[in-house]
Amino acid sequence: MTVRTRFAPSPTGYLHIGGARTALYSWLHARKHGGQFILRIEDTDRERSTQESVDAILEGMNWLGLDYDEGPIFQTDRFDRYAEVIEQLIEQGDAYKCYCTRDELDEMRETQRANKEKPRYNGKCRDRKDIPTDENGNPLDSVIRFKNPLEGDVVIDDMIKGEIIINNRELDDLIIARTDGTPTYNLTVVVDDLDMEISHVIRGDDHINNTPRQINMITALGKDVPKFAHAPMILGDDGKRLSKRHGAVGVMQYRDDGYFPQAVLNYLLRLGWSHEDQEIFSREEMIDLFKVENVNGAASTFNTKKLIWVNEQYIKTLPADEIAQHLQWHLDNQGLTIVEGDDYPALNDVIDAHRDRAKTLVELAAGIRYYYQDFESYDENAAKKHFKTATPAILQNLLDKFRQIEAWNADNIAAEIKNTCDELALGMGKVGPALRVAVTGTAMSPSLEITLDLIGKKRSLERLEKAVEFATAKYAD
RNA sequence: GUCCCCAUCGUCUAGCGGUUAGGACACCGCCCUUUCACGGCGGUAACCGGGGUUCAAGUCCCCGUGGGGACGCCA
Repeated sequence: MTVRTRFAPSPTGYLHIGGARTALYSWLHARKHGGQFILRIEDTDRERSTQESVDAILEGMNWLGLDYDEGPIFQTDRFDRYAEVIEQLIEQGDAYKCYCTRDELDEMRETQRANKEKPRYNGKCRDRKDIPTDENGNPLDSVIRFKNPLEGDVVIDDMIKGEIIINNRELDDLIIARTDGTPTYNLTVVVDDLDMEISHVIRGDDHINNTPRQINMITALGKDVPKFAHAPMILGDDGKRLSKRHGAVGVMQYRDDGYFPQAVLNYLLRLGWSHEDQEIFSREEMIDLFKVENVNGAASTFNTKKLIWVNEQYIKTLPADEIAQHLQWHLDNQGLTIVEGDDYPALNDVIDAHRDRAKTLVELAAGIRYYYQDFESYDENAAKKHFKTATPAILQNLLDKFRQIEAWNADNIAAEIKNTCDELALGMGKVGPALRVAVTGTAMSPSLEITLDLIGKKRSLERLEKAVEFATAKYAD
């Protein structure tokens, strides 16, 4: 059997983290078995579906690298097909017109709730033969309901949750077509999953309750039931379901915050699934090792600190070229233009010098500014702390020695720094910090010889000259 | 309220009848160190409660409790 999975979001918002995880699971399952992954946009609710959301979902999928073999398929393009199936169900006697008004239904539900019952349609029109009309003789508005079996159990053999048994008495006759004739969710999923020959339906467990209804419809249509896998929800830090209020931001926010798509995927994968003690998985390993059956049945809490840690692992180990690719967006975003050339270091070298000091691409981009752009002023706290009365003399001494360096490299720079320390009988602790502030404008950087090497001789000397001036002026009066 | 799902360190998890209950994040020490980091070493920390079943239960069963979900002419 060919494995065919799908991700079927409704375009009523961005692609959020929970959706991204079920998409990932679906995608992995298809890739693992050499099958197809289909993207279907469930936009039958025309009121709430927007093009903007469609774009956001596509952008998110693309950023995460979850490529699909078919789609995006829009349900609104398939209304004829749904009408056909609805007609078939009516003809078979498995669906019927219901003339109950919204008010009647509301009242029914209210009464049931008051009686501590589960609110559900009472089947009033189920066996109705007449066609009620208004005062002008026109038929009343009606919806189409599916005739759900009255007795018996529906058994879901869920790949994640195990066997779930629901009695048909818990179900009611759901609406499959609205007054305006448009089909509803439960009907469209069934038709689409069948038509698209989906073998494995992997989705959030908030759909478990819909599953028995869908199985009943599939059975009524005489088709085979696909395998189901219901993945648990992701909860926010407060233990509540992740919602917009609780930080359920769109996946693109994670790009903006400086995460690698691969890190987000890795984090999402490990949230609710594990393989021995492994934490970091390459794309290939994910595909190779993932098994839906091993997905944890319990909901899990999203933890940003762990995501950051995962991201750090990627920033530490990814090839500089690849980091540079992802970094570019942030450089642009932060208005920093990289000009590699005679007086400027290669971006890859800078990345290698800084990769252990940044948790996110945002930090990385911000931390490398001084290699490519002169600073106007010194970090206030840094200057205050490290520019002392003795500083001008120290910096001048360094400056004199640096000028003599013919081959500007880390070894030679380190040697001259040491010479200055020896000559002035000062420890590195007295010389280093001032030098660092002088050439970077900040109190943090990689080790000095590397930093100076990257900044280059020309600009290192210029900055030192400026710093001598600044520090001298500071203690002039 | 009714139905469904779930339950091991604060968090993510391993465990599938007999373990000193393992790993990771976070946190706390120590070490390394010119800064910021990285790294190394060590530590604190968990089987929701009660009944069973069994020689033996974190592991199986039942009942509670707690959390989540569903109950739309939303998906």
